[in-house]
Amino acid sequence: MVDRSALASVLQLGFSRATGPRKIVVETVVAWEGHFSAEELCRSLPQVGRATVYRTLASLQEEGVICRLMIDGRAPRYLLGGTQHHHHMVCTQCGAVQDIADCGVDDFVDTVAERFGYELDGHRLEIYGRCSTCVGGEGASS
Amino acid sequence: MVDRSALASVLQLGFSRATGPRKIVVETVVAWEGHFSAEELCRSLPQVGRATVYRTLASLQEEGVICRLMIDGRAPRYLLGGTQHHHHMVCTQCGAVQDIADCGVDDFVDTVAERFGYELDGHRLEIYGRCSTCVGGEGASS
DNA sequence: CACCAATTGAGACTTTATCTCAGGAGTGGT
DNA sequence: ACCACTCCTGAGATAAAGTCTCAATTGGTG
Ligand SMILES: [Zn+2]
Ligand SMILES: [Zn+2]
Ligand SMILES: [Zn+2]
Ligand SMILES: [Zn+2]
Repeated sequence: MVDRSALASVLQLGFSRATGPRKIVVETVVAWEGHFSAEELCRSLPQVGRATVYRTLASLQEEGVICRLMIDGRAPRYLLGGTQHHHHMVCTQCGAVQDIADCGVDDFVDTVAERFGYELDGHRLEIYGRCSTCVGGEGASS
Repeated sequence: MVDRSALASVLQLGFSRATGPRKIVVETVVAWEGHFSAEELCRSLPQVGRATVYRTLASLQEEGVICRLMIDGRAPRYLLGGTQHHHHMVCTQCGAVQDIADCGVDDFVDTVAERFGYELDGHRLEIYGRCSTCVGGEGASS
């Protein structure tokens, strides 16, 4: 669940002014269902320049309002709710994405970092599969 | 450790002919130390066309000879040894990459897939940190 | 309201990757 | 060794994704 009332406090996002174009971008992002690419956002906001869209997305990501999802060789996709550490379960067929709230792998990650003598920065885990809808739909047909 | 004698059997890579350009690409990839991007490979093989380099990389990846490493928003990097499932520990400072042979997270992954009712396809885990060399070097200086 | 620095955005440019198709080269048969 | 047949190659066009520039605009402040 995303706290839309946090929007106001987030509008300035490392800038010093709450401007019109940025409001439009932030409001669109907050209202967006599911994930989107930067270019998709640009296309749906022709009244806002591409540079501003990209700048705002970068800020939103730094502020933890959105998180970036890298799937295969495709363009990054963005998703509301990057505030706390989490992972994603992605449907390879329909593209649905579930947030996995509990990390579940931090012990293993710590162990590995220690084994290699690394000073840990972070980690990224993505799980791929087919969601129940996609599996069900296929099973029913043919 | 990569079995270079497997090279011969790999040269055809889903094609029906073992051609000169492909030999050059495969041999260069096998001899490469560390990871590389497609463009780096192109640059170091001006005698081979870009299309062929990309085609061969795609085949090598499908065959599991190399694995693709996505770091942040940068271009994919390739690395020998994708035959069996594994993960990577990446140094965010110098770019060094360690293979993590043991998966270590498959139980968690299974649990999550079951929880969401997904039919599992696979998963990707990358761990970021600074390697002992980078940490040591920094600690010693300034 | 005026001022001024912060911000915007059109468009050029860069990087990375895919596509096209005429010409070139590997293979198997003879 | 040669031919023929087909697959493969590569120069260059095109596409996709994102960054950069800088003149014009605008929000915030007093
Ligand atoms: Zn699905
Ligand atoms: Zn985690
Ligand atoms: Zn390092
Ligand atoms: Zn694994």
